[in-house]
Amino acid sequence: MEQSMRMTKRRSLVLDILRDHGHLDAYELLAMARKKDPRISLATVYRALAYFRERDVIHGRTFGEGHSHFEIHDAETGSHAHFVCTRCGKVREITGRFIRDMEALARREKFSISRAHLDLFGLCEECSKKESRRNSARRQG
Amino acid sequence: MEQSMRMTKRRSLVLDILRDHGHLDAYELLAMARKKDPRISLATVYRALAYFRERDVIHGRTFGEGHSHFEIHDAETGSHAHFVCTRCGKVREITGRFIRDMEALARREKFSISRAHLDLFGLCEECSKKESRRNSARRQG
DNA sequence: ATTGCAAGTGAGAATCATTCTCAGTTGGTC
DNA sequence: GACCAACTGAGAATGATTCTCACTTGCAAT
Repeated sequence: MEQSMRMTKRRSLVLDILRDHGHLDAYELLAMARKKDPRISLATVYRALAYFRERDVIHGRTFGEGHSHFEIHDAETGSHAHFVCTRCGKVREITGRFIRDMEALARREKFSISRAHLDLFGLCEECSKKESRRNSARRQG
Repeated sequence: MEQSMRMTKRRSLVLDILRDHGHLDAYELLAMARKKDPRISLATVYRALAYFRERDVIHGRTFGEGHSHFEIHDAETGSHAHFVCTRCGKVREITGRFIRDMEALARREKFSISRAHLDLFGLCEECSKKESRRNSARRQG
Protein backbone atom coordinates (compact mmCIF):
# COMPACT_ATOMS: atom_id res chain seq x y z
CA MET A 1 0.00 0.00 0.00
CA GLU A 2 2.61 2.44 1.11
CA GLN A 3 4.43 2.22 -2.24
CA SER A 4 1.41 3.58 -4.05
CA MET A 5 1.32 6.75 -1.98
CA ARG A 6 2.81 9.97 -3.15
CA MET A 7 5.20 10.83 -0.40
CA THR A 8 5.98 14.50 -0.52
CA LYS A 9 8.38 16.18 1.85
CA ARG A 10 5.55 17.51 4.00
CA ARG A 11 3.65 14.26 4.09
CA SER A 12 6.59 12.22 5.21
CA LEU A 13 7.46 14.86 7.77
CA VAL A 14 3.99 14.50 9.28
CA LEU A 15 4.20 10.72 9.16
CA ASP A 16 7.66 10.63 10.73
CA ILE A 17 6.54 12.76 13.63
CA LEU A 18 3.58 10.49 14.16
CA ARG A 19 5.83 7.45 14.07
CA ASP A 20 8.02 8.96 16.75
CA HIS A 21 5.28 10.26 19.01
CA GLY A 22 1.74 9.04 18.40
CA HIS A 23 -1.59 10.36 19.65
CA LEU A 24 -0.78 13.97 18.82
CA ASP A 25 -3.44 16.48 17.92
CA ALA A 26 -3.28 18.67 14.83
CA TYR A 27 -1.75 21.68 16.58
CA GLU A 28 0.90 19.67 18.37
CA LEU A 29 1.72 18.09 15.06
CA LEU A 30 1.90 21.49 13.37
CA ALA A 31 4.21 22.82 16.08
CA MET A 32 6.56 19.87 15.79
CA ALA A 33 6.50 19.95 12.00
CA ARG A 34 7.42 23.64 12.01
CA LYS A 35 10.61 22.92 13.87
CA LYS A 36 11.82 21.12 10.75
CA ASP A 37 9.88 23.07 8.15
CA PRO A 38 8.74 26.48 9.43
CA ARG A 39 6.54 27.24 6.43
CA ILE A 40 4.28 24.22 6.69
CA SER A 41 0.66 25.21 7.22
CA LEU A 42 -2.14 23.84 9.33
CA ALA A 43 -4.10 23.02 6.19
CA THR A 44 -1.26 20.86 4.92
CA VAL A 45 -1.09 19.02 8.21
CA TYR A 46 -4.80 18.31 8.06
CA ARG A 47 -4.54 17.34 4.43
CA ALA A 48 -1.73 14.93 5.13
CA LEU A 49 -3.72 13.45 8.00
CA ALA A 50 -6.78 13.04 5.80
CA TYR A 51 -4.64 11.50 3.08
CA PHE A 52 -3.12 8.91 5.39
CA ARG A 53 -6.37 8.26 7.12
CA GLU A 54 -8.11 7.41 3.86
CA ARG A 55 -5.33 4.94 3.17
CA ASP A 56 -5.58 3.38 6.62
CA VAL A 57 -2.06 4.35 7.56
CA ILE A 58 -3.19 6.36 10.55
CA HIS A 59 -6.41 6.97 12.37
CA GLY A 60 -7.89 9.67 14.54
CA ARG A 61 -9.36 9.31 18.00
CA THR A 62 -11.13 11.64 20.31
CA PHE A 63 -10.94 11.37 24.06
CA GLY A 64 -13.76 13.73 24.86
CA GLU A 65 -11.98 17.09 24.68
CA GLY A 66 -13.51 18.10 21.39
CA HIS A 67 -10.61 17.47 19.06
CA SER A 68 -8.81 14.52 17.50
CA HIS A 69 -5.57 12.78 18.24
CA PHE A 70 -3.81 10.92 15.47
CA GLU A 71 -1.59 7.90 15.40
CA ILE A 72 -0.09 5.26 13.18
CA HIS A 73 -2.41 2.38 12.54
CA ASP A 74 -1.30 -0.82 14.23
CA ALA A 75 -0.63 -3.12 11.31
CA GLU A 76 -0.83 -6.31 13.28
CA THR A 77 -4.32 -6.11 14.69
CA GLY A 78 -5.67 -2.90 13.25
CA SER A 79 -6.56 -2.09 16.81
CA HIS A 80 -5.56 0.33 19.48
CA ALA A 81 -6.16 0.72 23.14
CA HIS A 82 -5.50 3.59 25.50
CA PHE A 83 -5.57 4.51 29.10
CA VAL A 84 -6.78 8.07 29.42
CA CYS A 85 -6.22 9.70 32.78
CA THR A 86 -9.25 11.86 33.45
CA ARG A 87 -7.31 14.03 35.84
CA CYS A 88 -3.97 14.85 34.23
CA GLY A 89 -5.00 13.98 30.70
CA LYS A 90 -2.09 11.61 30.15
CA VAL A 91 -2.75 9.08 27.41
CA ARG A 92 -0.87 5.80 27.40
CA GLU A 93 -1.10 3.22 24.68
CA ILE A 94 -1.55 -0.34 25.73
CA THR A 95 -1.25 -3.55 23.86
CA GLY A 96 -2.26 -7.10 24.52
CA ARG A 97 -4.11 -10.01 23.12
CA PHE A 98 -7.33 -9.12 24.87
CA ILE A 99 -8.24 -7.06 21.83
CA ARG A 100 -8.06 -10.21 19.78
CA ASP A 101 -10.28 -11.89 22.35
CA MET A 102 -12.79 -9.13 21.89
CA GLU A 103 -12.61 -9.48 18.17
CA ALA A 104 -13.40 -13.16 18.57
CA LEU A 105 -16.39 -12.23 20.66
CA ALA A 106 -17.46 -9.79 18.02
CA ARG A 107 -17.30 -12.47 15.37
CA ARG A 108 -19.62 -14.57 17.44
CA GLU A 109 -22.04 -11.65 17.24
CA LYS A 110 -21.83 -11.86 13.43
CA PHE A 111 -19.79 -8.71 13.11
CA SER A 112 -16.73 -8.83 10.92
CA ILE A 113 -14.31 -6.57 12.69
CA SER A 114 -11.74 -4.48 10.92
CA ARG A 115 -10.73 -2.33 13.83
CA ALA A 116 -11.32 -2.13 17.54
CA HIS A 117 -10.92 0.93 19.68
CA LEU A 118 -10.71 0.61 23.37
CA ASP A 119 -10.50 3.57 25.72
CA LEU A 120 -10.20 3.08 29.42
CA PHE A 121 -10.91 6.22 31.40
CA GLY A 122 -9.75 6.57 34.93
CA LEU A 123 -6.87 7.77 37.05
CA CYS A 124 -3.28 6.92 36.40
CA GLU A 125 -1.17 5.61 39.26
CA GLU A 126 0.12 9.05 40.15
CA CYS A 127 -3.23 10.83 40.12
CA SER A 128 -4.85 7.91 41.84
CA LYS A 129 -2.55 8.46 44.83
CA LYS A 130 -3.27 12.17 44.94
CA GLU A 131 -6.95 11.43 44.76
CA SER A 132 -6.99 9.10 47.75
CA ARG A 133 -5.09 11.65 49.81
CA ARG A 134 -7.66 14.22 48.84
CA ASN A 135 -10.54 11.94 49.71
CA SER A 136 -9.41 11.33 53.23
CA ALA A 137 -9.18 15.11 53.72
CA ARG A 138 -12.55 15.78 52.10
CA ARG A 139 -14.74 14.02 54.63
CA GLN A 140 -15.93 17.29 56.16
CA GLY A 141 -17.05 18.97 52.88
CA MET B 1 -27.66 11.55 42.80
CA GLU B 2 -30.68 11.87 40.60
CA GLN B 3 -32.73 13.34 43.44
CA SER B 4 -30.44 16.33 43.65
CA MET B 5 -31.00 17.24 40.02
CA ARG B 6 -33.42 19.88 38.96
CA MET B 7 -35.64 18.03 36.55
CA THR B 8 -37.42 20.47 34.34
CA LYS B 9 -39.91 19.46 31.69
CA ARG B 10 -37.33 19.82 28.93
CA ARG B 11 -34.62 17.99 30.78
CA SER B 12 -36.72 14.98 31.53
CA LEU B 13 -37.97 14.97 27.97
CA VAL B 14 -34.40 14.71 26.74
CA LEU B 15 -33.56 12.05 29.28
CA ASP B 16 -36.65 9.99 28.48
CA ILE B 17 -35.82 9.96 24.81
CA LEU B 18 -32.31 8.86 25.61
CA ARG B 19 -33.63 6.11 27.84
CA ASP B 20 -35.83 4.82 25.04
CA HIS B 21 -33.31 5.08 22.25
CA GLY B 22 -29.69 5.64 23.16
CA HIS B 23 -26.72 6.71 21.04
CA LEU B 24 -28.58 9.58 19.40
CA ASP B 25 -26.83 12.69 18.22
CA ALA B 26 -27.95 16.18 19.15
CA TYR B 27 -30.03 16.77 16.03
CA GLU B 28 -31.78 13.42 16.20
CA LEU B 29 -32.53 14.18 19.81
CA LEU B 30 -33.84 17.62 18.91
CA ALA B 31 -36.08 16.17 16.21
CA MET B 32 -37.54 13.59 18.56
CA ALA B 33 -37.96 16.10 21.36
CA ARG B 34 -39.85 18.45 19.06
CA LYS B 35 -42.47 15.84 18.41
CA LYS B 36 -43.50 16.22 22.03
CA ASP B 37 -42.51 19.82 22.57
CA PRO B 38 -42.20 21.73 19.29
CA ARG B 39 -40.68 24.84 20.85
CA ILE B 40 -37.66 23.17 22.41
CA SER B 41 -34.42 24.58 21.04
CA LEU B 42 -31.13 23.05 20.08
CA ALA B 43 -29.42 25.05 22.81
CA THR B 44 -31.67 23.51 25.42
CA VAL B 45 -30.93 20.04 24.14
CA TYR B 46 -27.22 20.71 24.36
CA ARG B 47 -27.61 22.29 27.77
CA ALA B 48 -29.54 19.33 29.07
CA LEU B 49 -26.90 17.00 27.67
CA ALA B 50 -24.12 18.99 29.32
CA TYR B 51 -26.06 19.04 32.56
CA PHE B 52 -26.52 15.29 32.64
CA ARG B 53 -23.03 14.63 31.46
CA GLU B 54 -21.54 16.62 34.31
CA ARG B 55 -23.57 14.51 36.69
CA ASP B 56 -22.51 11.25 35.04
CA VAL B 57 -26.02 10.33 34.04
CA ILE B 58 -25.14 10.17 30.37
CA HIS B 59 -22.03 10.34 28.29
CA GLY B 60 -21.11 11.29 24.76
CA ARG B 61 -19.21 9.23 22.22
CA THR B 62 -17.85 9.92 18.80
CA PHE B 63 -17.53 7.28 16.15
CA GLY B 64 -15.39 9.27 13.77
CA GLU B 65 -18.03 11.25 11.89
CA GLY B 66 -17.26 14.53 13.59
CA HIS B 67 -20.11 14.74 16.06
CA SER B 68 -21.19 13.11 19.29
CA HIS B 69 -23.72 10.48 20.16
CA PHE B 70 -25.24 10.44 23.62
CA GLU B 71 -26.53 7.70 25.84
CA ILE B 72 -27.49 6.83 29.36
CA HIS B 73 -24.56 5.85 31.47
CA ASP B 74 -24.57 2.16 32.33
CA ALA B 75 -24.91 2.21 36.10
CA GLU B 76 -23.59 -1.29 36.64
CA THR B 77 -20.16 -1.04 35.08
CA GLY B 78 -19.91 2.54 33.95
CA SER B 79 -18.95 1.06 30.63
CA HIS B 80 -20.28 0.80 27.14
CA ALA B 81 -19.45 -1.10 24.05
CA HIS B 82 -20.62 -0.73 20.48
CA PHE B 83 -20.46 -2.33 17.13
CA VAL B 84 -20.24 0.35 14.49
CA CYS B 85 -20.88 -0.77 10.95
CA THR B 86 -18.51 1.18 8.74
CA ARG B 87 -20.71 0.65 5.73
CA CYS B 88 -24.29 1.37 6.76
CA GLY B 89 -23.42 3.31 9.92
CA LYS B 90 -25.61 1.17 12.13
CA VAL B 91 -24.57 1.28 15.78
CA ARG B 92 -25.46 -1.58 18.07
CA GLU B 93 -24.80 -1.66 21.76
CA ILE B 94 -23.29 -4.78 23.16
CA THR B 95 -22.92 -6.00 26.67
CA GLY B 96 -20.94 -8.70 28.33
CA ARG B 97 -18.49 -9.41 31.03
CA PHE B 98 -15.48 -8.90 28.79
CA ILE B 99 -15.54 -5.25 29.76
CA ARG B 100 -15.03 -6.29 33.33
CA ASP B 101 -12.18 -8.50 32.20
CA MET B 102 -10.60 -5.51 30.57
CA GLU B 103 -11.05 -3.47 33.66
CA ALA B 104 -9.25 -6.15 35.61
CA LEU B 105 -6.44 -5.98 33.11
CA ALA B 106 -6.36 -2.24 33.49
CA ARG B 107 -6.05 -2.54 37.23
CA ARG B 108 -3.02 -4.72 36.76
CA GLU B 109 -1.55 -1.80 34.82
CA LYS B 110 -2.09 0.41 37.87
CA PHE B 111 -4.92 2.31 36.30
CA SER B 112 -8.03 2.79 38.39
CA ILE B 113 -10.77 2.62 35.83
CA SER B 114 -13.97 4.56 36.10
CA ARG B 115 -15.21 3.94 32.61
CA ALA B 116 -14.32 1.86 29.60
CA HIS B 117 -15.30 2.58 26.05
CA LEU B 118 -15.04 -0.08 23.45
CA ASP B 119 -15.80 0.49 19.82
CA LEU B 120 -15.61 -2.32 17.34
CA PHE B 121 -15.60 -1.12 13.75
CA GLY B 122 -16.45 -3.45 10.95
CA LEU B 123 -19.31 -4.75 8.88
CA CYS B 124 -22.58 -5.90 10.30
CA GLU B 125 -23.96 -9.23 9.18
CA GLU B 126 -26.05 -7.69 6.45
CA CYS B 127 -23.33 -5.50 4.97
CA SER B 128 -20.82 -8.27 5.37
CA LYS B 129 -22.87 -10.42 3.00
CA LYS B 130 -23.17 -7.64 0.46
CA GLU B 131 -19.46 -7.07 0.69
CA SER B 132 -18.48 -10.66 -0.06
CA ARG B 133 -20.79 -10.69 -3.05
CA ARG B 134 -19.13 -7.54 -4.24
CA ASN B 135 -15.67 -8.95 -3.71
CA SER B 136 -16.24 -11.99 -5.86
CA ALA B 137 -17.43 -9.69 -8.65
CA ARG B 138 -14.56 -7.28 -8.20
CA ARG B 139 -11.73 -9.62 -9.15
CA GLN B 140 -11.31 -8.05 -12.56
CA GLY B 141 -11.09 -4.39 -11.36
C1' DA C 1 17.17 22.45 -19.70
C1' DT C 2 12.13 23.74 -21.16
C1' DT C 3 7.27 22.97 -21.37
C1' DG C 4 3.03 21.11 -19.65
C1' DC C 5 0.10 19.18 -16.42
C1' DA C 6 -1.43 17.04 -12.29
C1' DA C 7 -0.92 17.18 -7.60
C1' DG C 8 0.62 19.87 -3.52
C1' DT C 9 0.62 24.00 -0.82
C1' DG C 10 -0.26 28.52 2.11
C1' DA C 11 -3.48 31.74 3.53
C1' DG C 12 -7.52 32.65 4.82
C1' DA C 13 -12.61 31.91 4.09
C1' DA C 14 -16.27 28.57 4.91
C1' DT C 15 -18.52 24.94 7.51
C1' DC C 16 -20.29 22.35 11.18
C1' DA C 17 -20.89 20.92 15.93
C1' DT C 18 -21.06 22.92 20.14
C1' DT C 19 -21.12 26.73 23.58
C1' DC C 20 -22.16 31.31 25.00
C1' DT C 21 -24.83 35.76 25.53
C1' DC C 22 -28.71 38.27 26.40
C1' DA C 23 -33.27 39.33 27.18
C1' DG C 24 -37.44 37.27 28.38
C1' DT C 25 -39.93 33.33 31.18
C1' DT C 26 -40.93 30.19 34.94
C1' DG C 27 -41.20 28.11 39.57
C1' DG C 28 -40.93 28.08 44.10
C1' DT C 29 -40.68 30.94 48.43
C1' DC C 30 -41.98 34.41 51.47
C1' DG D 1 -48.46 38.91 44.42
C1' DA D 2 -43.29 40.17 44.45
C1' DC D 3 -38.63 38.32 44.27
C1' DC D 4 -34.72 35.66 42.85
C1' DA D 5 -32.48 32.03 40.87
C1' DA D 6 -32.50 28.88 37.40
C1' DC D 7 -34.30 27.88 32.62
C1' DT D 8 -35.07 28.93 27.97
C1' DG D 9 -35.04 30.49 22.77
C1' DA D 10 -32.72 32.83 19.33
C1' DG D 11 -28.99 33.81 17.34
C1' DA D 12 -23.99 35.18 17.83
C1' DA D 13 -19.44 33.31 18.97
C1' DT D 14 -16.01 29.73 19.12
C1' DG D 15 -12.98 26.12 17.79
C1' DA D 16 -11.75 22.18 15.06
C1' DT D 17 -11.68 20.85 10.52
C1' DT D 18 -12.34 21.39 5.48
C1' DC D 19 -12.52 24.02 1.35
C1' DT D 20 -11.18 27.60 -2.22
C1' DC D 21 -8.10 29.93 -4.94
C1' DA D 22 -3.99 31.42 -6.79
C1' DC D 23 0.61 30.09 -6.77
C1' DT D 24 4.36 26.29 -6.68
C1' DT D 25 6.48 21.78 -7.37
C1' DG D 26 7.66 17.43 -9.45
C1' DC D 27 7.90 14.51 -12.93
C1' DA D 28 7.25 13.14 -18.08
C1' DA D 29 7.96 13.90 -22.69
C1' DT D 30 10.59 16.62 -25.44
